[in-house]
Amino acid sequence: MARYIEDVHDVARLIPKGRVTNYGAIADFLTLGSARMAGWAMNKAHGDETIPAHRVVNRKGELSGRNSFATPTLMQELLEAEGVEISASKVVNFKELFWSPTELLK
DNA sequence: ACCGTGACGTGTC
DNA sequence: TGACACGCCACGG
Repeated sequence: MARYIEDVHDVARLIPKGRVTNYGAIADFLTLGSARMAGWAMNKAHGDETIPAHRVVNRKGELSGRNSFATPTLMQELLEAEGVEISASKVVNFKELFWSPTELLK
C-alpha cells in the first residue's frame, strides 16, 4: 500500500466523532498536490471498517462518496448516528462541524 | 506510452 | 449565485 494512502487513512481516523472534514483539507495537510488524491485514497478505504470515511465530505458538505459505500444511504446513516444532521445528502451546519487536520498542530 | 476516469477545488463568466 | 472549464495526479485498460 502506498504511503500517502495510509496517511490519508490515518488522518481520517483522527477526525473527531461527530465532526467532518473535506478532501481538500486532507490533501493540503499532507501536501498531496491535489484534492483528487485524497478522494481517490478514500475510495481505496472502501471495505475497511476501521476508517470513518463517512466523516469526509467535499467542500460544500455534500456526501459525494455515498455511492461507494455498501448502500447509498449508509454514509448518511453513519453520520446521523453520530449526531450529524443530514439534509438532501448535505451536512447541516457544515461550517460549524467542519474540522481540519491542522487543528492537530495547535 | 497514451487516454479516460474520478469520494475535488478554484477561478471565470 | 450558479453553471462550466480547467488544473490536479495516480491508476487501469
